[in-house]
Amino acid sequence: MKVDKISELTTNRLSIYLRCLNELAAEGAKSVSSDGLANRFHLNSAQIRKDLAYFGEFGVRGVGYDIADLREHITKILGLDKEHRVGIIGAGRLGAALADYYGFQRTNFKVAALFDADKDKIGQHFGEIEVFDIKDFSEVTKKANIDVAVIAVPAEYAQGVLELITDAGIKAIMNFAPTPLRVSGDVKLKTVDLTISLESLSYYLALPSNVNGAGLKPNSTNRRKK
Amino acid sequence: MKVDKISELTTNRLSIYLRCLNELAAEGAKSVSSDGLANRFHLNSAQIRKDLAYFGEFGVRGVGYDIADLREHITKILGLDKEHRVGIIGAGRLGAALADYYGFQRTNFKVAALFDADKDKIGQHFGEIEVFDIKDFSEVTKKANIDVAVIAVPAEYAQGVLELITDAGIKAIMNFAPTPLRVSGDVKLKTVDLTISLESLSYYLALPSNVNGAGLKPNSTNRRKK
DNA sequence: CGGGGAAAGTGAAAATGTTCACAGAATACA
DNA sequence: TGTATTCTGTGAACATTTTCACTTTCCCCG
Repeated sequence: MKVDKISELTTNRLSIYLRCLNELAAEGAKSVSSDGLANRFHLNSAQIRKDLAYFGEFGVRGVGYDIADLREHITKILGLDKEHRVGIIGAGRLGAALADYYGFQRTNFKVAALFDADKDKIGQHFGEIEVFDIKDFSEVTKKANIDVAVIAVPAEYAQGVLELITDAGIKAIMNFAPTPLRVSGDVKLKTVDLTISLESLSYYLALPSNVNGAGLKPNSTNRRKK
Repeated sequence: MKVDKISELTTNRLSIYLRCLNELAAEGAKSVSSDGLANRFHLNSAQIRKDLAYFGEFGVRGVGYDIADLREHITKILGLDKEHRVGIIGAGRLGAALADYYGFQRTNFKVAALFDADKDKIGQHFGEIEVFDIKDFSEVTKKANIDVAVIAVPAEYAQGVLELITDAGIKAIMNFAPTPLRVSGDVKLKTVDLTISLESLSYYLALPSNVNGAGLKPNSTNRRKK
């Protein structure tokens, strides 16, 4: 009901709810209760209701949510009813994999162009998608109506590329370079940092020996710095 | 100091601190204070101190942290001093890009094998890395000492692949399929869901029109379900 | 060798996020 | 039409995370 400042945790969950609803719809279900959703997909029913209630009263008491109806609402809330056009900077393996990534289409994102500085790559095509000179970024962006940029370059170039992107007026950026970038004000930056995820796994694997002792005394170790 | 149950948010930040320290070390700095780190990398100094304090007293009051020393501690805490061996399931574009991903090496992860069900792909090589038949997963895993699995298959196969992985005794899994998977007990699963990130960007781009009204009245819309 | 200053470590407070539990709206059915 | 039932929407309780602000420790320098 209050659309003051919605937490990103909430909007992330909306994505999940949408997927769940798609699955139910595919099975032919017409309506579902928050409890039904929660049990089926291991979610919390109170949280579902609360998340949805931020945006309106989509349910019917005593009955639940109409699936088609709710799908439509969430789609609209997430802005998935309008196509977004994506430019990927970096035509290496990652950029190529992303250009090919089915998740983009599925979510109404259309990869419109790749960009690179490497003369050998410029002009090449990945499927339908052409690789342009990064120097022409601003120009191509305008022509192709690109509104989302993806950074898929090595970490050391990321900050420079970021500035190029914001200078071109792009407001939504996804970053795959494992480096924290700073953006100003009204630009939304999402960093997907595989390194952090990997190191989180590593921490978990290392746990038994870390928990207490075994080569890592918490106290009375290094007093003076060398 | 208390290593009872460390939040994943904390360990994720350790990864970040480590990168920051690497950068400082590369510049030749010898020591740094929590304030220094915080200002340089836009972090919060109290949080840095608290995060580190969970694991020991690594700093010196009045002085700060010795960079080499702290790097070593965090490396050990995250288990990055020991090599991990990775098996990637799915030798499509994503799998290939990951096999090639520099971040793995950088973090002391070694991609040891790819797996696929496609006869055409089995036996192929990506650089050094061979593609094995998914049927031989358990066997190859043991021989190659693989302790981390990466799921890079389409969503509909993910759950099946997951079971294969856990049956083989792997305890740390990274999932790129855009579907929520359930694991039992002592297995650590990290899902990297690009779709959610994309939709979060989309939400941001849609915001101005969502915030109030403009085609989305929060109230008094659909009472009866159709 | 003792006082001043700087920065770590840490309880307590504030902010944020999740879960509970219940009032009330809507349906279904006698 | 009345009553039982169901399930939403939502304050309040609870839990977690972040930030503040203070105490303690240690170094530096005279």
